[in-house]
Amino acid sequence: MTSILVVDDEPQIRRALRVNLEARDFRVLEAVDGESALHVAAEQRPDLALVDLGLPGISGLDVIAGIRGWSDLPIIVLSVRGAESDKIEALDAGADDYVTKPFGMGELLARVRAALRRRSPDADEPVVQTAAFEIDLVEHRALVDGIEVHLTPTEWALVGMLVRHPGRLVTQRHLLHEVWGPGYDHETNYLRVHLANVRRKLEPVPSQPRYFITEPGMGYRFQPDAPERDQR
Amino acid sequence: MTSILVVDDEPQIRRALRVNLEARDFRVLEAVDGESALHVAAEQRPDLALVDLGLPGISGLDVIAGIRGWSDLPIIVLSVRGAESDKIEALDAGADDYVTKPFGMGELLARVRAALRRRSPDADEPVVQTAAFEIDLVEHRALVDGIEVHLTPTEWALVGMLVRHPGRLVTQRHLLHEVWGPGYDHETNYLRVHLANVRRKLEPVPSQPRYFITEPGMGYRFQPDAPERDQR
DNA sequence: GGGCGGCGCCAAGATCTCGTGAAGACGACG
DNA sequence: CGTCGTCTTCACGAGATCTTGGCGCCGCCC
Repeated sequence: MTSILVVDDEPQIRRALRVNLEARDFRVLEAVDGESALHVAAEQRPDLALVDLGLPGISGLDVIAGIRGWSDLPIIVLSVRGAESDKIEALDAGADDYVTKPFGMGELLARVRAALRRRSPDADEPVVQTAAFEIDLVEHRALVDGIEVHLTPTEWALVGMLVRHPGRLVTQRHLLHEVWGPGYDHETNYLRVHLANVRRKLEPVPSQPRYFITEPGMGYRFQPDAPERDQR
Repeated sequence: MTSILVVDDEPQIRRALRVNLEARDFRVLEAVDGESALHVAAEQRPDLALVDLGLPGISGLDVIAGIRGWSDLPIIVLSVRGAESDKIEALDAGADDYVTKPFGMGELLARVRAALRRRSPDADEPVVQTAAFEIDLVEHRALVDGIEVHLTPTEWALVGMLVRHPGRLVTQRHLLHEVWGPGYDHETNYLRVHLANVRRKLEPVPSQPRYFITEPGMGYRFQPDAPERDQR
């Protein structure tokens, strides 16, 4: 599901946005200041961000610049300041759109749709490559030794969740929640079965997993084989 | 050089835009009405379009829809009408941004820069050719073995969506959204039926699709001929 | 050492999805 | 008013996918 990060220090604004966005079937993440905004953005990888300029602490402009450092995700600025210089500054900092408060919810949603529509070709982290296989999250392709391998929808969902956070542990609960939805928190069977299928298709030696590591009792982890010390 | 199409019936506006854009080293194309706008756009392939909504003859909305039929180029709407409904309509028709007149030139230029920045990297190739057929998205022509085949509007929309992103999986939801509009997310019936019709017309062996591949549970993919698949 | 919980693996059955044909609905046009 | 092209709707068989239950293994704790 498409997720949207809302960064604003006023609870009413956040609430209004959350209600309207969730009514359109978006998943809403929230942040109250710049610091947590950057953290949540890096952590959750939303598909779009709505950023207020008047934040306490780190300014909205810094948030934009911070996100642009590692992602192309669409950023729409919300601001009470309507001066042209403010708009130019924000847009040139990397924002995709600029809406002055107060704004019409309908218009904002239309701008969100427009921004998301354009997002497709340059989603972040397009291809993940290892010595054994290559996964293209944009085109939805998986190559093993150069030949294409077919993954089922569930397998894609699992692989995507893991591969999007290289090296990091993803808990069982989190996987179940994202792939099967709420209410499946204890169906760890599913994970075992489908992970086995994934491994059978991608791992060089399925019985001795090298890339899709299981952390007993916790969850699973995608272990890339190029030891880059860059841990984000 | 980056070229920008300006569509407006008022000479002063055109002149003002031309002067300012050329000062920033853009090449400026002009059109005074919808018809010539579509013609120039197809002919010259600008990198961005600034479109006035209040045009004589074909409306600005139709210009947007017409361009969107074969190209993803960024479109920024300029309009005296500031009502929210106007904005929503234009954005949902495919525009990327909406600026109400009168506007600050600095802001407009910043929005132009923002729109160009996020332009998709893969250049639009408006005619797609395979060993079996040839599709001209501009002229709305489809040739199979050299003879023309008729595609219905829905089929054009589907083929366009798929063919514009060669090799990439296009989600069912995405297709339904773009072709039938929001609210048809679960009508996968439509896709099955119309895809079958497309295949019957374009595929050499409709029962064994080679170009319009279905990814069960997820969507469809246009698979171009792979003359050589090197490992990049 | 024995019990126990978590994991990998398997395979049958249930379920979902796709392609297909065909019939009805709808609107444009003469 | 009839015709035609197009889109919608429905039902069915075939195949892919997911679920479910069971089995054995291993490590850990009592």
